[in-house]
Amino acid sequence: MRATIHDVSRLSGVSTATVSRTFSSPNQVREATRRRVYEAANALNYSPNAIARDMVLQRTNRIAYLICKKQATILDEFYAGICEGIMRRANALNLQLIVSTADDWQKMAVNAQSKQIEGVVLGGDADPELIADFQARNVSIVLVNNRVAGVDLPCVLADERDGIGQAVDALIEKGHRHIAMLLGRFSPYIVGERYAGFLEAMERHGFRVSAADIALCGRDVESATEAAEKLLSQPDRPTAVVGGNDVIAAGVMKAARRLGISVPGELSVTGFDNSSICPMLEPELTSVRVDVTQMGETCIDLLKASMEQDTRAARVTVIPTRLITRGTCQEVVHNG
Amino acid sequence: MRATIHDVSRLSGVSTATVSRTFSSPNQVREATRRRVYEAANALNYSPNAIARDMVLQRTNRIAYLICKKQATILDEFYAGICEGIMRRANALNLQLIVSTADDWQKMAVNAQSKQIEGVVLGGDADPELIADFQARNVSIVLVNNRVAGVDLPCVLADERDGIGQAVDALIEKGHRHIAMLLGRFSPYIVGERYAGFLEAMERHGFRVSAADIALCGRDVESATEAAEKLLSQPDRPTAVVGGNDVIAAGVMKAARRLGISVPGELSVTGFDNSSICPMLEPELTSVRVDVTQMGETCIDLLKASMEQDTRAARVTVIPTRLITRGTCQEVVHNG
DNA sequence: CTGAAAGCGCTAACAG
DNA sequence: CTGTTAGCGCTTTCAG
Repeated sequence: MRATIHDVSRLSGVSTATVSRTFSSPNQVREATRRRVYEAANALNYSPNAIARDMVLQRTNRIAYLICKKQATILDEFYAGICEGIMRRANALNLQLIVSTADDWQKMAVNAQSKQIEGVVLGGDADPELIADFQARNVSIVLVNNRVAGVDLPCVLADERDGIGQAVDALIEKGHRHIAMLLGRFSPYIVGERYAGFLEAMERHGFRVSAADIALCGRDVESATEAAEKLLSQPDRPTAVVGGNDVIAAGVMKAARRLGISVPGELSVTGFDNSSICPMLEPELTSVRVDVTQMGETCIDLLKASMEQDTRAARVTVIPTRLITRGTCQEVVHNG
Repeated sequence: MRATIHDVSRLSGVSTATVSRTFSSPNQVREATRRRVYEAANALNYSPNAIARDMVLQRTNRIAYLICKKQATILDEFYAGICEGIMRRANALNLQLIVSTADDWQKMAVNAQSKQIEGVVLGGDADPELIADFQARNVSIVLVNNRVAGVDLPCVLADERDGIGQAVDALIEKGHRHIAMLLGRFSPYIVGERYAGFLEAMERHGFRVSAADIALCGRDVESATEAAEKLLSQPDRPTAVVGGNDVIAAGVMKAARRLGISVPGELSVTGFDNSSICPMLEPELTSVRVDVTQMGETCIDLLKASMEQDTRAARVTVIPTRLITRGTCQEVVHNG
């Protein structure tokens, strides 16, 4: 058995209260005593039982990161990046982090209550019922990469619209006039934002977008490639395609290559996420950078604030995005 | 405040003992009583406090996944995949999972003891001192993607050697005789295995490997591209390159393109991990598939067994690998 | 089948 | 500065 406070008390000849103080507020105990206690503790390989402490203190500093996605791969590069930011900040703030998928969300909230979880970060497309459940059980919530209509919750978002806007701006500046967009079937929130960002930017520049230049596909390269082939086989084909994310953009590049359309010579392409694949493609993919680590860290800051009822905390934090220009974008070549 | 067992006891008119039984061993209480208890519990929004339970039961079912890597990106695709497997299985077995990086491993073990963590999965290049620390504190350990000399611990490994062997076999079967290998600076264990796998396979086929055909580079594409350019600029250049992983292989492909060497026409390339980038490259990258999810799940199974002192459990589990053939490998073209 | 009582390991008044 | 005492919320003998 592990040594307890009583063992240390006995061996060091002080009361359990003093042992307790030695570990939680050392300055309240005389140096000599403290030393004796530490010695005994070392000899017994003792370290305080955090569970027992949590129980009497009635707070656990325990939080969870739930990823709400239905696909096979939950921890894709994007969510893994957020996870890292969360892990880091949680560690720094001494919060105990539990990471889980939210597929069995039916029991999730009850479970969270049982496990004394004080706050959750909900990543992605969180079910409204799940959210309501948590609220009913008084656990603090922060949403990331999502926004739920009608619910006023702290959330952390990337500036999707502005990111897409930057891509469109850059393309237009390079002389592109006929720009298409290929979107993957991501969460409703993300699709909505990126689409809106595209339309807004085009409108801002006074360009109309024809329905034929907006396409939707699955989230895998194959699906994107297929859709892109159609898009690029139109009689009047676009000179640039804004990809819904980097995977989609890679699909566009594959389609172009198959159709003998050179990138960036005849077609410019942009992606979104600035994921690790960008520099692996040839030419390298221009993409919108999202600081996922910062997003994760912000989640924890907001959560902590919310757990401490700190109402000054910003409700919605938008993390800026930035276009990273690489080889796939070029001045448009006007034929004729 | 959250409702406690006492509140339920009071409202339902039964003792706390009965309430407790109703939740932990329902069959020991008469149906009518049970019903009354459930009703009261519902009315009070009560659910048992797992912490209190753990405390009296003296076991927490709490485990941790520690990723031991020094780089910026801890949760790369490989470790994220393992993480998913771990999450899934842990969920299924009702183990509470804490995920963390092991950068501050000095306090890690003591922390684990405090937090009553009963087992850890150590991912990657775990520090021997960290391992010793955990052992001293009696926490079960499973190693994944690593093997530590002189320590007899359960571990889960991918069949690295055989994977590389399959790649080499396939290349040789396609007529390649001059095959080079470009390795990234991964953990010592991984580099060792993949290198050995390459040498063994070449030897098996009776080919000698010259020092000039083995190169080591960083773990990023840029570094790989640079190294590959050198490798491919040799007067007598190889007809195939085995990449240490997919990122390295992508670098080889970039280098080839820059040097005007066509893939797979003049150069075949293989990767390792079968990561999501494989189908995004053009041509698509042939790679060695590792079932990371299964690796993660196996970790948890071994850990559970170890926690229950089940000595029949296999100590070392090797997960098979398989070559996934895609566009980057082709029959060698003999000039002359 | 149910209840009373003891205690898991720790902390927090309250006295000294 | 240190000790005594009374719990935190739950489970589990041991009696009924």
